[in-house]
Amino acid sequence: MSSIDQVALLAKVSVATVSRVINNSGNVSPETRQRVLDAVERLKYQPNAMGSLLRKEHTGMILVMLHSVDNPFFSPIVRGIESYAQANGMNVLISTTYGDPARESHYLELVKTHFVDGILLIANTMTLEILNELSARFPVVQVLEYLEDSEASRVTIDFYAATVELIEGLVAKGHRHVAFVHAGLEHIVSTQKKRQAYADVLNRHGMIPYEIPGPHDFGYDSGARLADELLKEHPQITAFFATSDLIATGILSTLETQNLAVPRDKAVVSFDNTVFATLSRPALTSVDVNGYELGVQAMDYLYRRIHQKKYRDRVCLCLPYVIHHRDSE
Amino acid sequence: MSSIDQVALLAKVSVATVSRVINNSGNVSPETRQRVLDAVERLKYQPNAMGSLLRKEHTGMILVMLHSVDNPFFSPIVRGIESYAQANGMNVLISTTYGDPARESHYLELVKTHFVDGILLIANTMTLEILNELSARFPVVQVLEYLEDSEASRVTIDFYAATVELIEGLVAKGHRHVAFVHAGLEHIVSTQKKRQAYADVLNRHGMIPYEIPGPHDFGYDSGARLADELLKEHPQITAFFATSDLIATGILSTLETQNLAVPRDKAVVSFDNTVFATLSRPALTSVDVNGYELGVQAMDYLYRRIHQKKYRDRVCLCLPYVIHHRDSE
DNA sequence: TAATTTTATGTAATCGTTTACACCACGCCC
DNA sequence: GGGCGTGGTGTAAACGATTACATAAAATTA
Repeated sequence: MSSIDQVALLAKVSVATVSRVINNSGNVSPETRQRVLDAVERLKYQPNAMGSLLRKEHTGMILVMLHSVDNPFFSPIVRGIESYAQANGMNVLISTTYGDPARESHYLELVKTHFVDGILLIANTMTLEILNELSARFPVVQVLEYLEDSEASRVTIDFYAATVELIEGLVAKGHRHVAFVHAGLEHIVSTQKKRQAYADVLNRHGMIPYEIPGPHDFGYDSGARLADELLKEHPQITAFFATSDLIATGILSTLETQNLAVPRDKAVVSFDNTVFATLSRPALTSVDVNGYELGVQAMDYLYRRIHQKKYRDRVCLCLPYVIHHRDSE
Repeated sequence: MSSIDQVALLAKVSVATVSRVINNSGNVSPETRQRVLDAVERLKYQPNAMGSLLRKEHTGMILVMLHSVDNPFFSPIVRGIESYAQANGMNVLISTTYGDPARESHYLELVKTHFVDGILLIANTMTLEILNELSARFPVVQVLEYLEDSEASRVTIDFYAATVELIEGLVAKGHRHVAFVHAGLEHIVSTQKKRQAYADVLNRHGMIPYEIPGPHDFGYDSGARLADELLKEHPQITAFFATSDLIATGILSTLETQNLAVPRDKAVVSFDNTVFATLSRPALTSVDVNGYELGVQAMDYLYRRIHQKKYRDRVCLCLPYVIHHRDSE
């Protein structure tokens, strides 16, 4: 690997001049510039990132912590983040955590050691203490999921309001026995909000809850199994509220197996409005989160937090959502 | 941000000693160690990554270039990569390219400038020239998709053999009119191999091909539309070979709309064996690629390429696949 | 006790850049 | 001709760590 000195030597100039040519800074005569460029070409010189970044305050990299790369739900968020980042000359790197706190802590080192300038947390599971400590000292934004009492900034949606609207819709259609099907991950704020809203609406209408305590897997199989158990115990259930599309498709498969028609016999509504909601038969009524905008807003805050040293406000943005009504209710 | 000098000053030792304490290297007396640790704590000192990495040959980071984060197909590959990396003390960062060559080139800079130690390309779209130039000078492995004549290493599967097996299976069941439904992205080697195999099998049995030239979108809607067009023109078609699960689910939806029973009236087979293959009704016969193992093998090669300077072999691994036969044929 | 090894610590070079500052030569103006 | 900007270039000091080498003190050995 050739370094700037070797280029300087070959071009018979000083390293300062080489640097000026490479960065298009300062004044360099056309002849010298050409000599340097030739030397760069000959040596296939590439500046070493560590060398130059050592002199700079920022690396221009931000890290997105994701659960995994197979969730269509996160894709628009990432696109929003990248779009803003690209427009502002920053690079986005992604790491997966699979909900493992050890992996999370590990990747947090990257911002602590200034390998990246900031972090966007999507569905993190770290403790309040760790998060607060982190966000007090480094640029961090929680996206979508968040810790309720945390001092860290966040960009999310109103899970409570969306759920109320969803369940009230079911009640308006005459459903008196609505089940709540969830992965039961109690540390996730969205689940808490959804449960609270579900309970409140039921209470308001004098209805009783149907729910199987978690934790469960959050996949298709889990939805299928839970629906089966619920129907065995409470055949009077006429509607299912699922915390995600994927769980809802599992419910649909159980209903199909039992020859129950949707929406004639049973209704299903859910969250996320991913490709699963449109692919399923019938298509699912689902809460559509504007993930792209969520990503843009989160990155916008992060950018300001990174580049404006006085800017240290805590923001708690709540973006609008839309309920897509489809054939499943 | 406090630096090592400030810690040294506060602890009344030299920077060398602070470094020794932090890295647990060399001999340090218990009392001195404690003084240093106290100072670190007081100043909330975090070593700066750029400073220390400047002295090292490697950053311990590798980059995975993905198309996007919403494809369940890539998830096991990434898991395999991460599993191997973690076991060997390396970190995995992911970037998305959306098939955009400009974005790809941009992220390639990271390995050229030694910000990361190596790159795993999953479904890259760069030109042969760029790839060859890159792989000659830096650790790079192509995973799954590859450029046929490239000198870069790769870990993949035998798309040709898998397709032959799939189509021969259809023929054995009596199908004489098999359509090929693809996204028509001609620069992708998997599509080329699949088409070649499809053509060869048909030829061997004196059958004629049905195919709508691309490029098309590679999603669900695209599959639905293509199946519709094919059936309008060639109602004699009794089987569809789709290049991916997602396209296949689109085909299924068209068949359902037209009241054609699967597999009684029409058969559908596909590739990837993602969650879509199990979620669809009927479940899809699909070629299962062992993504996890693919990831492990790719990372294994990359690791050796990075850490053993003599190791510069070009490897072209071809891992086994399994065809999952399900109700769609 | 003297010689020798071991332990603990510090000094300073080094990694590869960027950049403040100094310098020189040149042209311009009065 | 002397003073002055300015374009082109070089020197050397950062940036923040690690580490080879030196050194002094302490422990071990003979």
